[in-house]
Amino acid sequence: LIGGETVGKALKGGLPPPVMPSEATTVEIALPLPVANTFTYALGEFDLPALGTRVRVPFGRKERIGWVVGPGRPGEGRRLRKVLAVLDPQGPAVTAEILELCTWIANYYAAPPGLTLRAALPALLTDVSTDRVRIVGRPRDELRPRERALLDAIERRGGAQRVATLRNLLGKGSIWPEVDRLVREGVLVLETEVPKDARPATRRVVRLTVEGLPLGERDTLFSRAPRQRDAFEWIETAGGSAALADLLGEGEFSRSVVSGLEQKGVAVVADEEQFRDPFRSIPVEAGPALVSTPQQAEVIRRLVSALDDPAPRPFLLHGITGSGKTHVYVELLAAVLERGRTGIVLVPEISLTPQTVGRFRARFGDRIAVLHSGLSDGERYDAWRSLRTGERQVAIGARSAVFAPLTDLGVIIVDEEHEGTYKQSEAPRYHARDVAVVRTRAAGAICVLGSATPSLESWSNVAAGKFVKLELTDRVSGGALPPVQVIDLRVPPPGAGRPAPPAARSGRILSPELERAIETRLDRREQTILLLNRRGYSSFVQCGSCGDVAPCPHCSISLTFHRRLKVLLCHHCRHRAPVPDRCVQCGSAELNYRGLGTEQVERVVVERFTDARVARMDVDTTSGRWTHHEILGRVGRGEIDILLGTQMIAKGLDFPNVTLVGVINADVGLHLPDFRASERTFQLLAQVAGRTGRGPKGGEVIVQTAVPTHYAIEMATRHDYPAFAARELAERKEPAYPPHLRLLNVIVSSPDEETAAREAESALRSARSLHGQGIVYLGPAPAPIERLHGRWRWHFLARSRSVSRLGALASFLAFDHRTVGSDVRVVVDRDPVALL
DNA sequence: AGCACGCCGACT
DNA sequence: GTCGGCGTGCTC
Repeated sequence: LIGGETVGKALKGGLPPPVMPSEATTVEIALPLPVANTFTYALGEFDLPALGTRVRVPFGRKERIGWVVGPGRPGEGRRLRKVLAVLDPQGPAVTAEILELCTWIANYYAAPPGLTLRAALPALLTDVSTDRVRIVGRPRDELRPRERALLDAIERRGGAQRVATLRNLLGKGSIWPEVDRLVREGVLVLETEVPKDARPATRRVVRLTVEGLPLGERDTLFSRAPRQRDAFEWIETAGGSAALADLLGEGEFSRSVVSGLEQKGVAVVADEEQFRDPFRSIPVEAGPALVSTPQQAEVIRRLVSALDDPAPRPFLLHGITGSGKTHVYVELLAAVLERGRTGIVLVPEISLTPQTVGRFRARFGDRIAVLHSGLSDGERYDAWRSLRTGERQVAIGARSAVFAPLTDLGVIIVDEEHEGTYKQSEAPRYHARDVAVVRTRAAGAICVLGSATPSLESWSNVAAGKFVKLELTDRVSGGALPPVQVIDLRVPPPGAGRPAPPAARSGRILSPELERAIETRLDRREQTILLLNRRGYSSFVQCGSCGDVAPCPHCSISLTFHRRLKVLLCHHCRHRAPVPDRCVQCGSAELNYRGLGTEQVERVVVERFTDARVARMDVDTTSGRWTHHEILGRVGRGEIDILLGTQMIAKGLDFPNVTLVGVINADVGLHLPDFRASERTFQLLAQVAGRTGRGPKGGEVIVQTAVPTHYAIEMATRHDYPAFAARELAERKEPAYPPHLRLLNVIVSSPDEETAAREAESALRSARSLHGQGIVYLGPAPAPIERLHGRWRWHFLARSRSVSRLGALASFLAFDHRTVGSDVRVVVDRDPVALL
């Protein structure tokens, strides 16, 4: 896709492009637009830059930044516009390795090449120009209404205004005709601000040039300069260097004191690039186990020896919860760094895994760059550049860290490789785990996919001999996995005089068994984790008389009642509606709150255990950047007795004092219309069960469910992943689903219901007639979530064992298929992780 | 994405 | 005869 066949081949062979740089007069540029093609520009005075170099080019009436992907394709002699500037004097922003990787992604996922490249780089490197207008004169002629409105808007806001802002303000399409006319009339001037080239932020830093100055020398050196001595020791305490601003501000030293230190030759003041890293303030915890168990040592040995293999196969590290996978990662990375190579650690959601990140930071300190979604553009750029220059050699982060610009890559570790968050939900819709496999294969690096509950894809890749399995079957603590007690929500509690109706039992939220277990923990000053994978207070509000349920007006799901906010909230589009006092359909005042959410569980728990310190963790309580750390910090310090939350509490937490895990209702999500529903339920239960029994005190798990005989629940309670995998693989044979074959999910959406249905059918018809060979189609049908964000959604599935045939189909649907009708969108999702 | 062009119905 | 809304196709 990028620059045609020749570029791909040239890259693979590491050969120069087929045209000698000096001869080339045109260049092929990928621009960050949702289009399949690249654009040809004249080079003018410039030599052909290296592939991956950023250039500034005119595009339409704007300037944009694009990437050189090859010499220009011979055109038909049409006039080409000229490259305005070649950026990246210190070398291309996109290395040959990353360019090749992006080419693969763009091809495989049928994604626009420019959007793929943009996804691989920090935003600061892809900014476009902005246009501003300012009033400089009075209009002579009569103004049209829209011109009048434009001038009023500028006057009201004062000064220079961005054209894009003004367009949004006025609504209704482009305002360029008006701007152009007013500029010609001399009423406005137009200023185009060129994209700012990302310059590293610098700050003045004072650094001491001597270390451990003896007391006697100190006395003589500073005998008549007590302030200089104070400043010297202030900087010493700060670790040998300090920001000049801090010294003058917090330290309240004057500039002349600093000059005095410079004069004496004990300190230098210099501009230093500034690295701002919010993870710095998070306390670094030393790892609990510094000595490997024999099992860990064997796994580490096998991984390290694979570093010498020129073409190692990817490893699947199947280690039960608490078996010390992180320790293996840390030791492996240490070995990689020792050999002068570099590494990437991918985690599903970095803000949820502060403990894991802490372990890496404790071991690798300044050699590691933490890529976090909370980073500002500047911080992200700083981190990226530190990796590009080799100043830091390890990147840790979510999905996009797979693009970390490291040279001589030794390893990519994908922690919790089964997690769906590795799939990007917008173009390019790549799966970071699969991209990691591709990147390591090309780089001759090793790939380690770790999980206690591997994806069935990886599991079957082991069976097929594509991956190598390594196992950790013992917990580091020496303890066994915690025993799991299943509470059948359909059966009345033991000791009840007569059988209670099922509702009475499920209506209790906490079974007597779970209540007693929590009580015991409170008595023993131990901690409890309660999981309910559904937030809010109750899932929906149902009329007791006509049965009507209040739906979201934009999506086809029911609104969730949030008690604290006193609103009904759509969990997809965040639509808010007031809580009704009577049914909108029949007017009945008898409204029932059905379905259970974390908020309601919190209320019940707080009322039942009045002395307990309870914290709730879900997206409603953790909107702030660092709220996760704050809540988890309190759990770690023993300030919380009961931690209640959604799936975000199931991952990566390691607190030895947690001796009880209660699952309020294991069935949430089990009955979703998605072929991975069972797999996800098993994973969630297995993961949350693993949060306990990590210390000498042991642990216990209580799972409440209405389907205790379902294999996902049964095998999770037995901690038997291989048995689950075998059963689930059999379940997916007929009808066939991944990993037995590959899937393409095609979603056609439109604000109009009939248009969505008609266009889905028409897309499927073209697909069948042009790509019928070796592909089995299913559908079209309304998507499981039929309406989302005010759009009607229809979808169909294409299933095939042929990677190349599905690729051709994906590319056809994404770029060549024409739709008819208003605002129709076609999304092509290759290897989808969810069909909703 | 963002824009222009051209078609069509509605209003002067 | 003119305006504006919307569908379509191009941007190098």
